[in-house]
Amino acid sequence: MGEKITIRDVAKHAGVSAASVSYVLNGINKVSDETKERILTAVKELNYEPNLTAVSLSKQKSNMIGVMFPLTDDSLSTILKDNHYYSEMISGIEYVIRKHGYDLVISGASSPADCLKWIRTRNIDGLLFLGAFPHRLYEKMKALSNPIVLVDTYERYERDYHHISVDDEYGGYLATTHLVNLGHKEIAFVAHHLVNSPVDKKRYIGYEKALKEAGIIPSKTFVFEVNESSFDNGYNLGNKLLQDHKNIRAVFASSDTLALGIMKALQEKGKKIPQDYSIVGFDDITFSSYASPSLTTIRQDVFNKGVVAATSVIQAIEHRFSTLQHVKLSVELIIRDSTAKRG
Amino acid sequence: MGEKITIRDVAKHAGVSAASVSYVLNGINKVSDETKERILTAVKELNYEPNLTAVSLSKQKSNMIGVMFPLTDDSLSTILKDNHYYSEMISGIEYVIRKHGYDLVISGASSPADCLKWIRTRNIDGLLFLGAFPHRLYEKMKALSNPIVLVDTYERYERDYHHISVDDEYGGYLATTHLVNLGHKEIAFVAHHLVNSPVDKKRYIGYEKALKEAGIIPSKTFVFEVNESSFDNGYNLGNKLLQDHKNIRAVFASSDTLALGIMKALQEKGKKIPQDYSIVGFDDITFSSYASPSLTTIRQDVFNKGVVAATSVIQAIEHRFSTLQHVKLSVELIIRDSTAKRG
DNA sequence: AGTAAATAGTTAACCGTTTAACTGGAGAGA
DNA sequence: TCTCTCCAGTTAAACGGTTAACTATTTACT
Repeated sequence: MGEKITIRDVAKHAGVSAASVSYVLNGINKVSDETKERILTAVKELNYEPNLTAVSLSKQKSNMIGVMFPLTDDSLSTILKDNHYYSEMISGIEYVIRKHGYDLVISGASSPADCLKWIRTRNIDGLLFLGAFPHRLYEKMKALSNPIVLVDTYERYERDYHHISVDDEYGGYLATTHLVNLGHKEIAFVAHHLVNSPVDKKRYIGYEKALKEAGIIPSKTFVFEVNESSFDNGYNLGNKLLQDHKNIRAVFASSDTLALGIMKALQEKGKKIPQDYSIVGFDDITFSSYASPSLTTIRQDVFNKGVVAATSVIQAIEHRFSTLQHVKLSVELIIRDSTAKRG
Repeated sequence: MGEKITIRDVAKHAGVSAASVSYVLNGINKVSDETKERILTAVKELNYEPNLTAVSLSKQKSNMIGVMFPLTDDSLSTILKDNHYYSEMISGIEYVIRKHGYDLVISGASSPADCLKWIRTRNIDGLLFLGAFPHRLYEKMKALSNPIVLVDTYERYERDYHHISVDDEYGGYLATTHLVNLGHKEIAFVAHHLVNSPVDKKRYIGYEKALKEAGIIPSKTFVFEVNESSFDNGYNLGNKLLQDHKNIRAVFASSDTLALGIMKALQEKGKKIPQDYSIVGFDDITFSSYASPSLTTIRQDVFNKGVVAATSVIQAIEHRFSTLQHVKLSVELIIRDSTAKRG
């Protein structure tokens, strides 16, 4: 079945050499219009499709772009779970990549060594790193000549790689200022990990700045870390706040997921939102507008982030762009029903 | 930089032929222990990594598995949006695939022709189809020798392909029976599209069966279709119910996403859930337990579904068995706070 | 001792393209 | 007429592996 037809079959059928067929198919002007015509009809008649594996080997270019996720445990589940964020990003990336004739290969990074190996052995043309990885991975990656685009990661690597992010600091500032303007003073900041998550760190800086501007002295007793950005962690933290931190009346959570978990815990214990607590999230995932009450949050356009990241990597691959791209996308405060004037 | 070392470099360094190196690396017992040792140290010393593109070309096997999403419009966004479902599935698939040394290539299906082309030209070893595609795609796919696993799709193709699904019919039955047992008689069924979505059709059959068993005559006036399973569509439908179908007191929605959208609309108009309306969803996405009230739903283990699907395709590729696999995974009724006895 | 079989290698063709280098002929310029 | 360039092709060597077929020793068996 499926007698695979090769470029030589086409060549024979058109009465030329394989090279001529290749030249025509690659748009290299080395063949007369007349034979070009003959070759193209042969291609049509035989229904020829070039074998991309062979092309990859020959051209030393795979037309594949890799997407790396940080693996916290053995499967992607932990980070993808509850995370509409990544789906949306993948959508944006896939959209651009397909349009440009590339394929998208995804992988969770196991070890830095495996990761490097993967890129080299597969001839991956370019790479997108989504999120934060161990530092030594970034160090090792410098050895690669393939373009790499980092999405949401440590600023310290900006001079080595392309970098796409949103204005996390300003987002933190907007969220906090909103709460301050509503009269809140005891504002908790809840995030994943201030050291391991560069994004959270930036949001914290915005938070701190807003407080200072309002004459409030930031205190570590208002800062809470959880080990993963999930509903469950938010929920547990909500309960903790109720028990041990009764002075807190407002929460800025570094993700909507956390915010919604917190909200759930508070509501379960009979607290009214926004009357008793004001809550702000970050990301504007779809569910945030459908929660009760709907969640005030900082919106970022994640699909677009994926588009920009993918576009960058393709430009770098194709134009051999030498300059590094650093894009910082804007964010927006979306005021809904989870925040209100301090009672 | 990066002088790529080839198998011939290793051979030279170990004082043997390239073939011997290849035999050792492929575990073919054709080399003495002594030279094997020499070859392996040479591999280590030179830090040799086989070029997978070359391996693919030579072995006519890419070690890549493709995942196809149905494209409703031009980007994956529409189907991935609001759909924690696919993330979770991808997690399961990736988990298995990586463990077996395969890579995961994802693509939205544009045209059937493109899809076929993709598989052939890339030498994709096996394929996973997530969801329902145009019928002619399935017809065309039969021409391929590569194993294909369908997840959640038309039963009529079960004799041509491997097939993984959950017991949608029983899920529909469980959900509806639960509502019936609570005293409900006016139970709406809300789904994507009963013809285009085979999954929804099965759930409908379960719904119908439960009604009949309870002596309730199913009526088309209780069946509602939306053109996409999203929060927004649920929300709009919720408003429609309030306006035009005041007799309805219970809703079984074919996805949690729809259910939560409906719930939001009802709540916004001052309706109490579960006092005024009982609502059941399907899928048990994470949100469902964090919504207010938490959503009664039919749980399916999507991660596991991905695991099973990926395992099937790999087994088929590696010829562990030739018979088609048809797996139907179980579902479970999760009773939460969105359903109550009819008042 | 003579033949068969097993062992441990090597050689070279092959997978399906690309592309540098070569070829032969036509047209241009002196 | 002779060279030079251009044109329209072809040839063959890559790309980096795999593997069937072959060779040359040993070992085993009658």
